[in-house]
Amino acid sequence: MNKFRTHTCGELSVKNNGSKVTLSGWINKKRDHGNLLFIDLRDNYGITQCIIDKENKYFKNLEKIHLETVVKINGLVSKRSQDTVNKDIKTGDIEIKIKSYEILGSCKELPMPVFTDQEYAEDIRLKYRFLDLRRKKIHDNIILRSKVISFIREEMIKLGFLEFQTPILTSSSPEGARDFLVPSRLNQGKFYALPQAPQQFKQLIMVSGFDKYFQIAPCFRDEDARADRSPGEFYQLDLEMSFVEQEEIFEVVEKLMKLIFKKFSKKKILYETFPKITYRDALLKYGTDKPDLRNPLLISDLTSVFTRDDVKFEIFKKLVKSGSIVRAIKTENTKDKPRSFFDGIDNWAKDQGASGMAYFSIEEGERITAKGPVGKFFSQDALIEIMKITEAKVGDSIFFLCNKEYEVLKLISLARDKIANDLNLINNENFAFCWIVDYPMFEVDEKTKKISFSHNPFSMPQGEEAKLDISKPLEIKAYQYDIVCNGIELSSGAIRNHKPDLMYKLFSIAGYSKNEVDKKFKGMINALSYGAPPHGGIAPGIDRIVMLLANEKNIREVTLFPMNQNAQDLMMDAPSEITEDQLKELGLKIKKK
RNA sequence: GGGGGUGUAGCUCAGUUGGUUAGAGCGAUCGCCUGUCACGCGAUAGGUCGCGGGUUCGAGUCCCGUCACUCCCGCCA
Repeated sequence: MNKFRTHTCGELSVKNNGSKVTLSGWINKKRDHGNLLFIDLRDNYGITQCIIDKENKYFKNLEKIHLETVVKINGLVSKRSQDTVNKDIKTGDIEIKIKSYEILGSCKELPMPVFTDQEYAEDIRLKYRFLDLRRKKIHDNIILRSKVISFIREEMIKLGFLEFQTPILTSSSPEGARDFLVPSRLNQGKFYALPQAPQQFKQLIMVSGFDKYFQIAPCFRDEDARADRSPGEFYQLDLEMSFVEQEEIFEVVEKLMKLIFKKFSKKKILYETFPKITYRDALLKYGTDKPDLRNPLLISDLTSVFTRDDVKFEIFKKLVKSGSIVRAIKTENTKDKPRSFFDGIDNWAKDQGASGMAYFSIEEGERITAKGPVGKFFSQDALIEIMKITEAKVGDSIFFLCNKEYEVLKLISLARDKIANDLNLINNENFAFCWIVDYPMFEVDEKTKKISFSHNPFSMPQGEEAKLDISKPLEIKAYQYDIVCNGIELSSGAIRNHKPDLMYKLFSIAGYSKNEVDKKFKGMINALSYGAPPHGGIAPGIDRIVMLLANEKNIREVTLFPMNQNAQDLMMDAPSEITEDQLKELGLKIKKK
């Protein structure tokens, strides 16, 4: 028999009435009635009420015991009387009459309460993460994460995938995010990089003939954090398949996502077949390539309207003449919304750094008119044209923005979310997945005006290789795709380019010579030259999947030991300084500021 | 790198127009209480009001700077 416990704190019931038991756990709560003391004992599995009175010689000592002390309690299971049953806990029908106890782990005065729903400052939570993790909500989130990962493993194996580990110490890659670097002792002056993703390795696994690979892969990127983006490290379900076309990857992932989300959430999946939206359409209709499809609002292009002579909105007309565009959001049946609704959105846009958001509502008296500060600038014919483009009816309102395309897209996608939230149009009880497809191979860099890869340079361009028109690079689409759920980008993937000659051609468009490509992607190009199978894959973000399932907005709520926004681990005190000897051994010198 | 928010007791927070000795709940300590489950009651301790400077007869409160945390932009193929 185990010397610490005969049962856990979550399993005793009236069936055990009268039996002698031993429980071990944390003191969750005490209720001291002077001559009678209740102790709620907690472990991973639940809470059991224990009781002792002054007749027992241990009473005085137990009265003094600190919350969160770890104790072993010996006692008798006792059925509670009808009026003292607690329906809120699994073991609420019984309690333990304490015979004796033993302290297994003492506890100092707590820096923060454990048993409370109160929110508290994140730096304290992170510093005392082991206490924070005892709290029910985050404890449950972490358990959920574990179960989701186990489930993914099982399903992937069922689907015939093999799980492999790839190196954590690898080489720095020139494209993409900033690398975390590790100095090499045996090769002084040289550095390893932690993988931003096992991208090249998984392709090499395909070249090695393993056919289907997956891994719950740690990925490291030295970029600034966001609420949904850990600084440093995160996890992907990395997968790759040989001899596949895009559709087969969609099939696998769609099936897997539906299984996961149905198993671990009660929320409804809005589209059983995930809609496929082209990158181009997504930018037009939603202003972003990660649209929240729970949001019914659509964006329209009204640029052409502002070239009409019967539109007198001169500020916008002038901007349009110099290359700006106008995009609009239609809201249905909102003409009678109070002025504060419209002003709220206008002011919000100003807070976002725009010059504001123009709007009017469409009314019909003897003729069609536009009500609102800028309504007078539009003729009836112009309004009818706007109604045609936006599919608006009388009673609807139009919000619009004018700026350079890049700026308009950034703001109007946010405005779409903002307006939908204000109108309470987003049902949080739904999951809306979609695929974004047909990403362009290249884009023009905003700053340098040079042509560069828009996503993954290893993606396969669409169409036949022979017909590829490299004189119009911006028109080349790639077999590149993203999966998005509720406006959150879960992953991106691609059919890879496994042909070295084609790769040289594409890299030359982005300004890389054959020599440079050979140098930077030596291992990859070399491998692809020895019989590479056509292959492709994707890598859904595990952390974000769990966030959606746990209904959390912050990735730290589903991460065991996260770092803070400045990429510091307050509990382990990382990063930390190292000794002179360590530096010397690595051939490094710290430059003092 | 830039912008917003926050910073008062161990924790969560209040603090009026700048005005006496900076308060409450939880936690801690001490006492009372035999059916609670956020037990109840009484008392005590606990404060560099993030830090530095300024304005003022007087600053938690106003101004300037700075630091920390957080959210966002940039960044994240």
